[in-house]
Amino acid sequence: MLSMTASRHATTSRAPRGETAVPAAFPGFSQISAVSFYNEDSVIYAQGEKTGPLYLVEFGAVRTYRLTADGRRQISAFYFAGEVFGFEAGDEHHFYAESIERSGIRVLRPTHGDRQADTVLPLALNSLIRAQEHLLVLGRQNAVERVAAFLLDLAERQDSETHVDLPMSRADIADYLGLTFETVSRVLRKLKELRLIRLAATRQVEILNFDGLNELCE
Amino acid sequence: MLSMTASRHATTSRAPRGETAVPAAFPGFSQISAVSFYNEDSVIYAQGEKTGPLYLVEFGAVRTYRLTADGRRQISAFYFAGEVFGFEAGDEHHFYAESIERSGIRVLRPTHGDRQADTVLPLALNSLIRAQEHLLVLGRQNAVERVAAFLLDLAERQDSETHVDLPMSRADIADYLGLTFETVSRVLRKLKELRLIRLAATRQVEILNFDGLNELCE
DNA sequence: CGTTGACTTGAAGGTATTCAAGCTTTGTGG
DNA sequence: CCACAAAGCTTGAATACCTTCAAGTCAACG
Repeated sequence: MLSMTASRHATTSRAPRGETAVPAAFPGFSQISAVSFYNEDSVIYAQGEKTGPLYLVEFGAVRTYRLTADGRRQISAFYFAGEVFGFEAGDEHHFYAESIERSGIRVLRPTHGDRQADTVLPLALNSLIRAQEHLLVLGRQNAVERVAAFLLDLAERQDSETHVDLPMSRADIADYLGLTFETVSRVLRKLKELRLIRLAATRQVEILNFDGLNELCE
Repeated sequence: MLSMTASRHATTSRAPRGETAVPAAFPGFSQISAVSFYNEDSVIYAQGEKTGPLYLVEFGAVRTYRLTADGRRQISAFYFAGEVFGFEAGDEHHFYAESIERSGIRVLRPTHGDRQADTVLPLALNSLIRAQEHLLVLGRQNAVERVAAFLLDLAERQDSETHVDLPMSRADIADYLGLTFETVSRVLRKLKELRLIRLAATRQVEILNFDGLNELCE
């Protein structure tokens, strides 16, 4: 269930010449780089592995997480197309990174003539902001507020006020929000009963009342 | 109670010549700098203020926190002597920073010939690690585990396996751990009854069984 | 078409919160 | 130096919220 034993199904492919340039500039990291494809629930890197490259999501979705000694999982972040992950302090990963669905990940390897700090610093600061925002959610908000905040966060990142795509399972959402998957399910039902959302499909949320949802987050 | 209205009681003093060198190197930030003194519960910076300098705790203790719209507070971190805070993404602070007790804070202003990223990046990555560790605590640990982890964290930072000094109130601890101050109080009593700690004074914890406390964190 | 995994739903139970009262410590003024 | 006030802390009882356990439904896939 925790995908700890997920085998690596990545197939690396060097992209054809014309498509290799990375959209944005990442000084200190290779601009021309391989894209790896990962199936659902594949390990991208594991806790304890050496750090080094950055990872740019071309398409798909990624979760990063830690485990407690007795196996409880805390997902620290989700990453979607266009977002970068993989920077950490020290030379070993403290987290696991896994694909949630079939994904394409561009591996940005550090180059020698380094300006890496210029690339990593804004990413790190942004992640820090997000992590601290998340601390507020986990520390001070109830289940309904957490789920509402999560949906709004996804809506914003998916650039839509009306429709949210959930590539991850209820269990993933639960492990991100510090809840159980049953509670996530119940809260979604409640939001549905409140006419704030509609579940077009299990993993397709339609936002019926954006402001109402927003008010729930306090 | 939230010290929102705490007035600024800082008295700035330029340190005498021989003592001005900052212990460690902070490239891109002024090495010779003023130390400000803050009384208990004084605002160092507020949410919305412009960012810029870094702050090095010379002595005392600092909390940084955010508030929800309805006034719930989440303390994101405590900072003690030798630790640096104040770096954030963007040009405005997302957090409040306040002294917990009478404190001396060295203000490190950015210099022009900048190598600031070299200084800020390791600090940011370290903070990110700490924040993500904290996410695991808030998301997946119960009250006893949270308090135990907190005591061990402080013990490590205070370089003692037997004695922990708590400069902050029970309410501060609660707002850091996502609990109520009553629960913090009850958990400390429980740890006392388990003979894992002793309360020499309200804010002086003696660790009687370090390993036992460690096991509680899972 | 049957099986598997993901999801939903219900009922019981547990943990932390809320509300309330009392205690301790600290600081201040008489 | 003592008395009092105020704030911080402790403790108890009732309650709320989320979890756990269990059963059942739905959807995807071979």
